[in-house]
Amino acid sequence: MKKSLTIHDIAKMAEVSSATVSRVLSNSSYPVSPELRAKILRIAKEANYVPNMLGKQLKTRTSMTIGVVIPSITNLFYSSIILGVEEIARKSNYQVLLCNSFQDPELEDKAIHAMFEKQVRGLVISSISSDKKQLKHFIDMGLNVVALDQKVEMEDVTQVDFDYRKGGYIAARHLIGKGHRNIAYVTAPLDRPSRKSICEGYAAAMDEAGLQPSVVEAGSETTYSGAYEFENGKALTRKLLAEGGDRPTAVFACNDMTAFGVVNELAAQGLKVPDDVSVIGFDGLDIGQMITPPLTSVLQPTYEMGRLACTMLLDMLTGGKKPDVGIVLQPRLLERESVADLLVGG
Amino acid sequence: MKKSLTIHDIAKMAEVSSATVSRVLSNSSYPVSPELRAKILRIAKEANYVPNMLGKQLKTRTSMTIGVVIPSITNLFYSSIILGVEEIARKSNYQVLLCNSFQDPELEDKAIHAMFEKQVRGLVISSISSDKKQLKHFIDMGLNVVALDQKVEMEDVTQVDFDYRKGGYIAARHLIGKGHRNIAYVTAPLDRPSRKSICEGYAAAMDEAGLQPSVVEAGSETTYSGAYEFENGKALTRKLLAEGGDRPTAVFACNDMTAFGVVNELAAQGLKVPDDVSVIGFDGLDIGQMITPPLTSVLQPTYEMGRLACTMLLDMLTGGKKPDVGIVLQPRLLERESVADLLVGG
DNA sequence: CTGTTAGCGCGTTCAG
DNA sequence: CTGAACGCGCTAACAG
Repeated sequence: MKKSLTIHDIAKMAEVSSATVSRVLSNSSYPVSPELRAKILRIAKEANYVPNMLGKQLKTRTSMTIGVVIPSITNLFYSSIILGVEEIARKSNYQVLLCNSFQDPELEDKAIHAMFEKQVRGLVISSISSDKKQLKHFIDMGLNVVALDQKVEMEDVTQVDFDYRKGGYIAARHLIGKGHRNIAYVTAPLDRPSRKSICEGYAAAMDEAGLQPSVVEAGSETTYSGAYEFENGKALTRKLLAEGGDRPTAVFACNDMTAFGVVNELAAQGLKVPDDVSVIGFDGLDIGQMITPPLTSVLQPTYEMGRLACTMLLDMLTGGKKPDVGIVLQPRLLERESVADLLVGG
Repeated sequence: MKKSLTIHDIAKMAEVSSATVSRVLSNSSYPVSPELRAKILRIAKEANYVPNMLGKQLKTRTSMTIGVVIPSITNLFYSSIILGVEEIARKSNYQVLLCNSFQDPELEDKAIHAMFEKQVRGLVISSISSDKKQLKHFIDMGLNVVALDQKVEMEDVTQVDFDYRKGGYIAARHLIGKGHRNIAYVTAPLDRPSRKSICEGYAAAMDEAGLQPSVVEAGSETTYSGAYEFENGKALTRKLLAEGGDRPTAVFACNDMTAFGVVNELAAQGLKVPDDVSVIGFDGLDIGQMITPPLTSVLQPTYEMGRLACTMLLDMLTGGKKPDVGIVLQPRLLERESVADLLVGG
């Protein structure tokens, strides 16, 4: 990096002190005569002066950057969240330091550490780490944290939550309302609270209707990509169909990518959706309306979640006020065309 | 932010000078007695010392962060690239500052400016701005830049390029090889070099085979999301089918999301893919194999592009060597099931 | 209104 | 081998 101009350099050019230059160029409210101001502005512009934020940040102890840690950016669910975060951040002149944790607690911890060293003012995180000791320490040191997606059971962590249980309940209710009685739930490993909650909602709705829940769970996962979830959906469907007994009339998948796998495997086995088997997903990704048939799903407002999380974080940073209560976003059924109504013409 | 420990604080605790602490904690090659080293390390650990990188960066003039500027992270094409960039960066202890430009030159310029102020050591960029004055200036100041996806015609900008023309050619050749003669190309506005190149490749293959090219181009775009491209695909297909004359037996779309729209609109009009009309996309997104029928496409190795771009950037940073020649990645046909072979049973 | 001075936290001469 | 002193680029306190 070539040595670039400093305020001292342009102070010399303008024949003033560097303090005055600083006052002008950093829009200080401190009074400076209009003539000097104009002169300094002109010279700085002519010389293509670009301030070095490191100096400023070191002095002012504030960095105008926030960190975002999520499992994987290629997951449409998370990329949409990040888009929301980044947009809100940008509007307040913050920038985003991004890290993919790949569901690896060690990577997550390292990323948070590095971000803290770089003096990020806050963090938006979908944390997968079970050991929150480090995070707790940083929070005690003054780091502001907003958790998303994955619940962080810790005081001083503001939560943007989603009612997964109700989402699971809504999906199952929808299927039951359409006359389905044999409804299977296929899911990635139930090792995360969010997934457990969806499953509980599903089971509650089934119980309530006097139906027998039937859960097919995947073995523990290694990666965390859409392709993995898709394959998972296929594998779980094979398992489900191979089980013998009555074939379910509807399958509820723990997320949309998995649902795509279900639809695909069903088709591979000669079963039509929704004519032979209905499928419902979870997430409500845009891409769901682009497949055939368009996937009925439970909407999680990812973009808004991102925006909301970032807004809350910025509030904490500027106001210093910790929202005393977290927010729980509500699920909404996204009815498209992958669920058959068994009560019509049945 | 609560005031945190500095090297001076732990220097006092260890009853040594801050210089010694610095030497130990920053792994300097400077000799320090083993006893002191151990003592300092122990005390720093006990006190949960976390270095402030701003001080270090200011002093050493190097920041261990790179910037990435792309149109939109919710576009699977770019999120995959970023994943590659971030992974390589992380392995060299760099972090990534991310910005979505939304195809807005002004946002792009502002983001680059802010990143430069924050002393990023380099940039990976898919630039949409036509005015590269600012970028050129920063490069002259020592910023290292690797361009991706969108060609930046500028010396000192290393390019990770892709042979779009050949990709267009390959796709058209594939269709022709399968016996198609009436092949339409539907595309987003041809205002970007990459899109023009694909179209040229298509036209060249058609000419070569003595066929008449038929291009349907969209009006200028406003947003840049997958949903937009999908809708675009639908709209262009409607336009195509409404044109009268012979209906094409195959449609080539400028990217996969657009192809999804084409497939969807075809279905909406009662046309089956590939039985009635064949469709081929461009990008080779994973998601393409999850729809029905799986989309034949031209593969752009996005993840590898990201990895490669970041590797080249890091080489420039460490070695100071500017690769004297850019790289042109080659397209590859991804044959799936959305193209019918007209020569069999035809 | 303007300039001088003193750090922010760190790494790095240069003496000892 | 160790420490005192200086400076990275910038802002803030205090004089003038």
